[in-house]
Amino acid sequence: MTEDQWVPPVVLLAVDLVILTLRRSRLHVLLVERGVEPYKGALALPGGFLQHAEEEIIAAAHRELAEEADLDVETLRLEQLGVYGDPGRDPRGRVVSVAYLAIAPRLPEPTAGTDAADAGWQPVERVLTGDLTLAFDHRRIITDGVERARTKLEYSSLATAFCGPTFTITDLQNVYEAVWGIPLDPRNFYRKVQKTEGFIVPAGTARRSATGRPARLFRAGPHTALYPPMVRPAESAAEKE
Amino acid sequence: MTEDQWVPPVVLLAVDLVILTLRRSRLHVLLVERGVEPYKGALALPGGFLQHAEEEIIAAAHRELAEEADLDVETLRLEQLGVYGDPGRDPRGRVVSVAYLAIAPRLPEPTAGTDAADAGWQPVERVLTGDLTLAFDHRRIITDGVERARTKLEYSSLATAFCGPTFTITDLQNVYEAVWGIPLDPRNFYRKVQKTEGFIVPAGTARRSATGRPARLFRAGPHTALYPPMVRPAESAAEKE
DNA sequence: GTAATAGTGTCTATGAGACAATATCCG
DNA sequence: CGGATATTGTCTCATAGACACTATTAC
Repeated sequence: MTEDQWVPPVVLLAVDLVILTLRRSRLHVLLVERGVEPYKGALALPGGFLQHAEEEIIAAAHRELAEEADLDVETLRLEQLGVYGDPGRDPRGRVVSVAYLAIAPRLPEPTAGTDAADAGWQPVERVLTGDLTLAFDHRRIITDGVERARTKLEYSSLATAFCGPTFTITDLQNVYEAVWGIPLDPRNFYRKVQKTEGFIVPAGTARRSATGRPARLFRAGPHTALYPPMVRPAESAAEKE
Repeated sequence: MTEDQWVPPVVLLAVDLVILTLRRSRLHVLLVERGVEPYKGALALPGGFLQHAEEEIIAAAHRELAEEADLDVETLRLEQLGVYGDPGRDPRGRVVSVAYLAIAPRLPEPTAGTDAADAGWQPVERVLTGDLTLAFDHRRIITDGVERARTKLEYSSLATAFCGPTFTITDLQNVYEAVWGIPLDPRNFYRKVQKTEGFIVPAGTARRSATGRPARLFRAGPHTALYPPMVRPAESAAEKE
């Protein structure tokens, strides 16, 4: 792949984590306050450099997840989102970052990590509207991550990852409504979800509720790919390539 | 993101190209014969290292496309497929490769490039079955690329990229049949494609044909996202997460 | 009982899929 | 005309979406 004398340039490899969760029926993303330059004090995605030359990229992602966000590595599935490597995206030099997407159920506030002065969940809406300013190109990474989550809700069982081990159908509907940003009909949603092969399976019988009829509980089913898929109304799927 | 004394490891950044096309109604991928070690003489995806520290990754992909495959940069849209960076995937050291996917219409045999002893289109089937042995982890990259193409056919207008500037509906059907690997009903396909908003638009009237009624010609329509999507029968979409 | 949420039944419009029938070219 | 491919029509079944209705809890 190369000539005789020429040697290829080297780059620094980093990982960034887009961790989404639902809080008060709204989509939130985990951000940390940077404790070091560059962008010291600014909000950023959890992440960091590869630790040593033999570390697997996905392992680095899991490590940062534990270090910076104190989240349980076991319960979060990480999915590769993409590579962000424009020259100039990081003033320290040529840094190429591999972004991962993870979905978390409702969790306690994560504790601040080693080199993060603060950490917390922020509403995704504030990021997308530009209300919050983020370090590096992290706003774009989050935009891509949210878009990925939106489409994955359609044909995969991702939505159950937002919920705890057991959940009601209404819980699941709240996930779809929050991520897609549109209301859904509870009656049709109820039947659609139950008819989708392997999506959810009954777990236990009834459940406490302050008011109204107690709902049945379900667990995530065996299938990760949904067939038929959940379909998002046309208007809500308005985007380009 | 780092301690005081510690410095992060560096990696070599490469790009690899999965270029798919249709030849004789079968899906083919562009491979080159490696002219240098490692894996000298083996088949591999076109690709190579970043040329200099300021080169954009996508620019490197376009450059390799021109250098190694002599394909027109303008007509091929490249889509990021993923990152492949396992330690040990390349004996030269820690090489992280960004894979891109491109779809090409029927094209003349590409010429051999600078450091490729030979280049040519190979049936994807031979790669997937393991009939052909490839360098590095390129078999996996191709597997991922083909799977991406299969799903993108459903909800994007990608299929038109396999065709020339104008095409018949039968041409388009051949694309779907080759990539999905299943036969489709011509009558239903015809109406489905025409009913899908912005997918194809009429271009010119009739066309030469050795036999049978001449078909109408079409061009790619304005939409890149298809709504409603083309749906792949359940059996052909059998995969896991 | 009322309020509130969970779950069921039913109707209608639309679309997928099967497949017969017709159209338009070549020779 | 016959052969071949393109295009249209029609029928049937499944499903999305709208929405009335019933069920089960707390008070």
